[in-house]
Amino acid sequence: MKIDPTKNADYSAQIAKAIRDAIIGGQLNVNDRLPSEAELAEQFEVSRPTVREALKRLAAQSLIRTQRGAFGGAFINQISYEEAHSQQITTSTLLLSMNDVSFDVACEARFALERSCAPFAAQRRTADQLATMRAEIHRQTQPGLSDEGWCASDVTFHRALVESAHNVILSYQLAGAVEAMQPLMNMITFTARNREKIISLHTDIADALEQRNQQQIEHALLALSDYTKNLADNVFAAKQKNKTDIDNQKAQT
Amino acid sequence: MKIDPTKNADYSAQIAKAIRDAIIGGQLNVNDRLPSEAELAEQFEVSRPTVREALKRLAAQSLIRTQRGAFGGAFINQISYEEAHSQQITTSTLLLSMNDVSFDVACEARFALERSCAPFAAQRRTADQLATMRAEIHRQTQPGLSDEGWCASDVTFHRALVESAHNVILSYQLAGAVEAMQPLMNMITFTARNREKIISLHTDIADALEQRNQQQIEHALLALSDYTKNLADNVFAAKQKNKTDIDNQKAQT
DNA sequence: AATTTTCATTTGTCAGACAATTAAAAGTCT
DNA sequence: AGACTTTTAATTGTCTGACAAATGAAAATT
Repeated sequence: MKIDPTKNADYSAQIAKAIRDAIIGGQLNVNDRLPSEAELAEQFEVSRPTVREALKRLAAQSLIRTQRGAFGGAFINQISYEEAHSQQITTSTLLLSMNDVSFDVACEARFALERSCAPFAAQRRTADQLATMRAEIHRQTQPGLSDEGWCASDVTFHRALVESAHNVILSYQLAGAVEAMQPLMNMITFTARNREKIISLHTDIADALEQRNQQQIEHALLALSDYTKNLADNVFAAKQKNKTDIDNQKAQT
Repeated sequence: MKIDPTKNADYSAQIAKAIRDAIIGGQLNVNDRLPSEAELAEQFEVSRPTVREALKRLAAQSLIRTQRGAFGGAFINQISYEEAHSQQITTSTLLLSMNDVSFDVACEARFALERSCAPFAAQRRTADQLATMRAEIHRQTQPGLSDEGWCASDVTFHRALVESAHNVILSYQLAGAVEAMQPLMNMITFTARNREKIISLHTDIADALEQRNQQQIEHALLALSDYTKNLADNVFAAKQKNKTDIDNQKAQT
């Protein structure tokens, strides 16, 4: 592993890339120990702070973990689903918030992805997951439930549906998509009437899952997608109108 | 923003988290400039190298970019689809390679996700994307095509299918899943007979897309998924048998 | 044999310094 | 006055050298 002093990138970025490539390429295996910072500094012919900055870059991506003390050092991390997951959610959330993706597009994607696990969920669902979904539906009917509580319950409900497909990769991908959508969903306030309709759709999904009826699951998810889109359109239209009114008032004064 | 000296985490990790939370929470907006490293060091009551390590962590996640010179500094980055994408692929690829996910599970997930864009692809596909897919099919029929060339063409083909759904979020999620699977797919050598069958299935997909027939697209994708799984099972079974034979030989000597 | 102490190694943090870069401000020339 | 050049101040990138804190191994002690 060498770095190119002519490249205009930072040394620390180059070093991080070199080590990252070695990990991805398989030259370094899980739980292998990297040379100490002092040794790396010598190898790459840079100072220790520069090496440290490179290592922090890798640590930020959970590629390595570090341990102090004798026989400590930097070790190649085995990326767990949880870590991969939280990273994906961070990225996706920022992507959505920073690129003004329309709610419709995000919503369409989210429910399309969720529908993709319908056939496996219908086949493989367990009583456990069904019970979780029923419990969340019940929670959603409580009149005192706050908006945050409602949204959290919604996430749990959909997560249980996804989990019932019993495919870790699908779970990882979908949970990321569902959670990345949350900030957008939280912008919607759900009236009692809205909640009633959504609960009815959730019940449809649970019923269909209980009967292992794939098509009915997909159908209910599609209905939920359409209803959510509609709801959001109204919310955003109202906000837009409100904003325009204020602007007009300002213009008059 | 403050850090807690009693926490056992590194200062640099805590500082990175504080800034990251401020970005995600919306206190810091795209293209805002962070205080200079010296100012941050003063604010957080740590030294500049420590601040720098925190900033490198954020840079590794593309949350900030830095610029040298007067009026330079660290700026909040607008995460692009491309960046988010490459990060996701890195994470997913490592996740797959480090957690010995079974090929079946990964394959099932990959094609399930791809099926989820079938309804939109059928509705919205353009002549452009169809032409790309036909062109790739044609390339796949060339007898001199290498295994790498075959796999690359396969990626382009499926990417065109995904793009034809015209939903940026779906594209982002699916392209990540498809590309993360590539290293696993590359472990399979495709015989002439395999290729012939796959080309026929690709043609089915393209035909169905041309006729905007959603169900036929899904059906062909399902067939492709099953065929790929089957192929992989045989390949891995052969490898396993080979390994066992060698082990037996060793045991005899 | 079990426990405690010492010790070498390694990461985490700091202070201070200088180089490289860069855009604004000041100066200079036509 | 306007175009061009030079200066300057701010800021990141890197280096040196140092010390603190943690930690497991080895040595010493009971």
